Amino acid sequence: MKIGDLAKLTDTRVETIRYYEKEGLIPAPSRNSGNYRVYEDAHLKRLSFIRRSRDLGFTLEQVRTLLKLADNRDASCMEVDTIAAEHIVEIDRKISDLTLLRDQLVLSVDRCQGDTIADCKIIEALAPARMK
Amino acid sequence: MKIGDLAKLTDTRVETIRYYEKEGLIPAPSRNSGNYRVYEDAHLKRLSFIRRSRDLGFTLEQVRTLLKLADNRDASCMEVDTIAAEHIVEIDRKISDLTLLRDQLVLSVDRCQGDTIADCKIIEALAPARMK
DNA sequence: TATTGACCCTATAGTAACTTCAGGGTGCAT
DNA sequence: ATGCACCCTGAAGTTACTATAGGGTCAATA
Ligand SMILES: [Zn+2]
Ligand SMILES: [Zn+2]
Ligand SMILES: [Zn+2]
Ligand SMILES: [Zn+2]
Repeated sequence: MKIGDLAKLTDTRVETIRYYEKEGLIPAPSRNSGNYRVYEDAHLKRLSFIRRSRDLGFTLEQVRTLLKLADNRDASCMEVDTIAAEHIVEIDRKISDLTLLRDQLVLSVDRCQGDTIADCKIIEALAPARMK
Repeated sequence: MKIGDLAKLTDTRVETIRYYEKEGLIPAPSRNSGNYRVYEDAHLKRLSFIRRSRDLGFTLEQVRTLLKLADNRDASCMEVDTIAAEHIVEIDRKISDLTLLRDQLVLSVDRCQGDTIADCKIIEALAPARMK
C-alpha cells in the first residue's frame, strides 16, 4: 500500500499521515526502491484508530495515551474509561457554552429589523455591554 | 488609562491587547513620558466590541469586518445580519456534531464493564470501524 | 536616598494539529 | 521522450493567543 492508498482508505490527507509519522504516532514504514513508503495492514489499523479517536474529539496527546493502553490487551481498561468519561464532561461543557451563545445571537438577530447600522440590534449586542 | 486598567475593565490580558494593536484591530494609543500606552474611552469601547464578538465565537477576521461595518452608522445593516445568521448556522452544526459524538462516547462508556483492554467497549469503538 | 514591588516596554518563540510551499524525484503510459 | 499522477524532504504558514527573556518606569517605603 502506498501513502495515497492509505490516505484514501482512512480519509486522511497524505501530509497528515507523514505528520503522524514524524510525531511518532505511526511507526515509519519500510520503503520501496523509489523511496516510497510502503504500508502494511497494521498501519491501516493503527491509523484508523487514530482518526476515529480524533473524530471523537480526543487530542493527539490523548490518542497517544489511548494507543499505549490499547496495546496492553490483558491490562485493566480503567484508565481508558476514565479518559473517555472526562472527555464526555468536556464535550458537555462545550455544548452548553455553544448553546448559550447561540441563543444570544438568535435573540439579537430576531430583534433586528434590517434597518441601518445605527439601529441594528446585532451591533447593539456587540457594543459596550461587557465593561465590568 | 494604562494598559493594565483597560485589561481589567475588559477582562482581557495585557498581552492580548498589545496583540490586537499589532494586528491593527485597535489603533495605537498615544504614549506618556515613560513610553507607556495611554488609552481613551474610544479604545475601551472598541476593545469591548472586539471581546464581546470573540465571546460570541466570531473569528478575528469576522470581527475586523464587523468593526468596519459598525463604523458606518448610516449604512444598511444587511451585511452584519448575514454574517450573524451564517454564524448561527455554523454554531448549530458544531452543536449537532458534538452531540453526535457525545452520544457515541456515552454509548461505549455505558457498555464497558471495566474489564480488560481486550474486552473494553471503548477501545472497540475506536478500532477499525472507519475504513471506508 | 536607596530600594522595593507592581507595572510597563520590545522582540521572539511557543502552542495544537495540521496545511502549504518550494524544489525536486518516480513510474507508467503515450 | 514526454506528460502526468504521485511520491519525497524540509521549512514556513495558519489561528488567536500565551509565554519568555531582558529590560525600563514609577510611587511608596525604610
Ligand atoms: Zn477531552
Ligand atoms: Zn441589523
Ligand atoms: Zn462563524
Ligand atoms: Zn473499558
